[in-house]
Amino acid sequence: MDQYEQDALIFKAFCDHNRLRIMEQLQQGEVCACKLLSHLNIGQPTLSHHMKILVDSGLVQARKDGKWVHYALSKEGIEHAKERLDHITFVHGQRIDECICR
Amino acid sequence: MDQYEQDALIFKAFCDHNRLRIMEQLQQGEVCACKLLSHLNIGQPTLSHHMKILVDSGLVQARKDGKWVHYALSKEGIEHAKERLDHITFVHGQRIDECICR
DNA sequence: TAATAACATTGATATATATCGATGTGAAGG
DNA sequence: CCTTCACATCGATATATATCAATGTTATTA
Repeated sequence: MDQYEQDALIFKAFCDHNRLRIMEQLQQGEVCACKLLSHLNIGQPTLSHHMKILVDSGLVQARKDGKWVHYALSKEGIEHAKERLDHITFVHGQRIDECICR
Repeated sequence: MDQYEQDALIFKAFCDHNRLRIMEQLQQGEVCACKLLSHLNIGQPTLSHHMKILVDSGLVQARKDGKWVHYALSKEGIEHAKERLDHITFVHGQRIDECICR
């Protein structure tokens, strides 16, 4: 997997409205899966699917506590996402294009 | 479409490796479609599809010039994407979760 | 104005993903 | 142990998306 596909993985985490709703809940601090679920109109397997994507992207960290799992935003993961966004969108030049087809 | 789905639209622009390669080319300034195409292993209709997604997301602006279309990163679109990322990932609290199932 | 060139649109297809019901797993309690 | 609870995984399905071949559209050129 090259850098482009790794970056795409990170941003895919932000591409689903339910995952954005999950991250909004996590802005308050740690939230367990059952509480996340109670604020969403999805089933428990679907939440589990989304949490796997979020954790795999590095944006969210999981803390297991007996039967429960508590999730929280990852400071490092978020910082990394911002760095990648900066990197991808940084303007190196303002060259006006001369079309190669001309 | 609510705010979550609007944000998802922006980040979907970053979710494909070919679109990331396109944006990398645009970091140098304006590039016309034919030049973008020459650096990618996709067909012309596929490029057109990706450019529509990028323009619709607001991240890229198009300038028509006769037969040609020149694309460039949009300063405003990029700034907006960064603001949305900041908003979505801003940590409001560090509350430790007390599970509602307990 | 007929031909060509650059890009967009359409229709089809294959892959990816969001979702759910059913089931598995691992921990806590009786 | 046996049950129950919280969460994960599996299998199936429906929708979304990336891609291409064919065709349409618009602007330049012969």
